[in-house]
Amino acid sequence: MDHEKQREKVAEATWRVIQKMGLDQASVRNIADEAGLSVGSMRHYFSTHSELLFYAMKMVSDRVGKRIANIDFSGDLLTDIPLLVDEILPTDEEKRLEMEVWFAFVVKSLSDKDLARYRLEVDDGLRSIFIEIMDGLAAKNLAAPDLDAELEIERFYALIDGLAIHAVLRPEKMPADLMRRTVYRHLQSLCRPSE
Amino acid sequence: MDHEKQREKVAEATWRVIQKMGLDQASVRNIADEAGLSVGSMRHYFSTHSELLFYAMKMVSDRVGKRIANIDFSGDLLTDIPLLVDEILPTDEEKRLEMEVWFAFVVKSLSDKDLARYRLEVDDGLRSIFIEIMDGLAAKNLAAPDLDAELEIERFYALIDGLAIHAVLRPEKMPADLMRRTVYRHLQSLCRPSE
DNA sequence: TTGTTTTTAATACAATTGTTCTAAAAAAGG
DNA sequence: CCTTTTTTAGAACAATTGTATTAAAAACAA
Repeated sequence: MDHEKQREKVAEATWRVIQKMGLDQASVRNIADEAGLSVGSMRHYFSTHSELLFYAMKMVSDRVGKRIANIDFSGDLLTDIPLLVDEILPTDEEKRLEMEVWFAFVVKSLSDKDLARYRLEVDDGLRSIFIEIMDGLAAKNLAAPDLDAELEIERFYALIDGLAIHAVLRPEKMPADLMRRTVYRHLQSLCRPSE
Repeated sequence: MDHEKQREKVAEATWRVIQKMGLDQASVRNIADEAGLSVGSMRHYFSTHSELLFYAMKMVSDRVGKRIANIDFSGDLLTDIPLLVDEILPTDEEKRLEMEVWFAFVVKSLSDKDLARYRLEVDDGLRSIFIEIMDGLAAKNLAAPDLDAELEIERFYALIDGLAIHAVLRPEKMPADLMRRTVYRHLQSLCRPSE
């Protein structure tokens, strides 16, 4: 029996409980029910409740990281950036579940030191992506002149997080297509007029 | 004894508990302790726990709404929009507490029907502000030509929510000054070149 | 088969939850 | 000063929480 696979199944059950009932209802009993296990049995895979929650949180960013690592980049920034952003934004049901769970953990991280430390790590990693994007645009002479790079990094990053939140909170107002068009429009506002 | 004032004091204690310990630790006992009351005594102002939480959530948006209503607008859009946005964004400690509490309730609203209904109301009200902003820019002929109005509404709204979240999650990376400059830069990206 | 380990199940325990109830203290009105 | 109402305090309730314990069941090795 694959120990690690079982841990992932339990963590996925945790995600579903969080989506259906909220993080505060993600008790060991509710998760065990959702996973089809007994409480004592689940204990063999996670020895404490917080260890399970931490694992479930990390699995979110792991999944996103793996998707990004699997992108087949073209080399052209203006096509690659949308590819990249598309794997971060909740552009389908699976990613929306992830994002919803992530937000729950983010809020919990505001009063949980361990979760906060990990959230900072992920945030730094994400921010470095936007730093590289702006660096890339400048290096290839695509960026509009007189851009304040540090400001544009935060503006782009904030826009993406805002779109992600709105897609979770008002999915009917923020379909995948609108997210993509908004990203495209924003890119355009960062780049010098072409030709 | 002012009944309503006492309710606000209890709700403010609720905010502090949420900030210090998280929404899931905002139990009647913890809130009563923070407010300096007994459990039975608090019961005279809020008959149920959820009524108290709902009140504490509504108080956040009420405070924001009151601040906006008190703005002394100049009539010039390009000075008024920053004034307006400044009352929404967490540009000082007081507003950061509000925003932190608000996010906690927003996440809870994902698994609580009553909170979800109210959150939708607030969201619609907020979105209508950005609709008016874009309408105003177009009416005064300030907006750049060829703007997709509906897209720009969502882009601006998403940017503001993204800035707000970042100010809560990484206050040292998103000081008030950077938020204001980012808003200014975004406005510039919406407007036609001046003169 | 027999023996060993892994996995599952179920119960028990103390702590915390929202809520209810009872009564004392304080305030107000006559 | 007495009566009535409002406010406060604290104990008690059943339900739920994370965790520990115990033992049965299953899987596996020899």
